[in-house]
Amino acid sequence: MGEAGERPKNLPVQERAVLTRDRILQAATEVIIQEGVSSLTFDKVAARAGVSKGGFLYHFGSKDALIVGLLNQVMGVLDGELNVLADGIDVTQGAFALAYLDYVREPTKAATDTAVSILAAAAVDDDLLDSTRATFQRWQDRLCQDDGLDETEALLARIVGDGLWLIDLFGLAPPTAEERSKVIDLVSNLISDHGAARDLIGSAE
Amino acid sequence: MGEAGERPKNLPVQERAVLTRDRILQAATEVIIQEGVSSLTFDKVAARAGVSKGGFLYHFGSKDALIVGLLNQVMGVLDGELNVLADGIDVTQGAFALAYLDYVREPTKAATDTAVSILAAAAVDDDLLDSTRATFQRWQDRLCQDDGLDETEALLARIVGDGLWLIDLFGLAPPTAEERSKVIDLVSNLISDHGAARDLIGSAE
DNA sequence: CCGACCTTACCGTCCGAACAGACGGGTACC
DNA sequence: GGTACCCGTCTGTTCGGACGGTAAGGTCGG
Repeated sequence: MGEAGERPKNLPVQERAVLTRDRILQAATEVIIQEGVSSLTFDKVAARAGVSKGGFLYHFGSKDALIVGLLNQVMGVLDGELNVLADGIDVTQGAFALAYLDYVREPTKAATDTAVSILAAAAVDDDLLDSTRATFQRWQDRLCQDDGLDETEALLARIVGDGLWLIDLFGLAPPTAEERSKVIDLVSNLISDHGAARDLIGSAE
Repeated sequence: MGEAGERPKNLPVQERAVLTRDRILQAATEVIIQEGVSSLTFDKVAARAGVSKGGFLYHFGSKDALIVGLLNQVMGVLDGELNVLADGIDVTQGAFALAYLDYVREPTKAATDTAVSILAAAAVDDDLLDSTRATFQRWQDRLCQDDGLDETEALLARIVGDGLWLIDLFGLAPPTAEERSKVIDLVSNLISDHGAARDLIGSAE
């Protein structure tokens, strides 16, 4: 288990700093995943990151700061990956919704990291999730407004997408890769061809 | 804050016991909801339940025991309410799925209590969720097997249902009552006449 | 007088946080 | 080029307090 032991000594000051910071963040997510939220302590994270407790506290002065750093990092990654995925989908509308669904086709590292970070934040202090909530609201806005999708279908896409990684987070009878793909296809088709979907709910156009 | 203060003195022994136990459980959920998971301590719960710390520990010998008791209570209630709701729906098949969706049309106390209990369990020790996971698996089995529903549609119903209360739990841009009702109607209709849903074009009835 | 139920008092541990420096590269000045 | 100094980075230690859990005793119905 010497994976996090050696620390580079001879590096420019700034680079060493940013590396240490990232190592701490990764160590924190590893601790949560492997040992649970209740084991997310300064000592555990510092030890796993190969840094002293004081060194840890230099980068994150409090537990709240650690959670915030975790959320910023992981939400940024997720937002970026969603964007490139949406750019790669060539449809007239609903690209972001399709990307949102496609992203959870199977559990990815970014999705898992995000999930456990949100869990940790909720466990430590609910208010830490405020900026995360704002990001989800932006995603929701983009799903229906920016993407020109029917409001209900846009919401359905997000509920299914979020539902899947949340089910994974708690392990509440998570579906197999095959099953989730079928569900995602079902919803994706519903969105792509939404003239038919409008008839199904019987709402006026 | 005298809401939990007075405690009945002159009652049969067993009744007093079960009352205290229930008061403790309710106090625990209240603490989680109002002060967060990190505030779920012996002292806080005992104080809110109007019982001494020792008295609390008589009923729940450890924090794990408290979480387990919380989960059992709340999952039992939820399971019962789902059953009566499903019995009240008169369709040839998919009654449980429709009930599962109808249940999250707006956030209920039972759903909220369950959510926060699961959150607390995940925060304290992941293994405590094992029996809860089994219950969710039973629900999933009933959704497709016992209910004679298409597997994919059954899974969709559960993902949407679970997705909604999980979104509520973390407050991740939760939809309004109107919006969620529309989504639930959309999925419900999809399920009700799934012959039409399969080719997405046929209009209902 | 017994057992269920509850109380007060207490203990050891762990954890978040503060702190006083050490190290070492960059920079300025001679 | 040497030397002195500064500051970003990091170390090891210490501390106060909260928290989970124990112990021992008391009350009351049966």
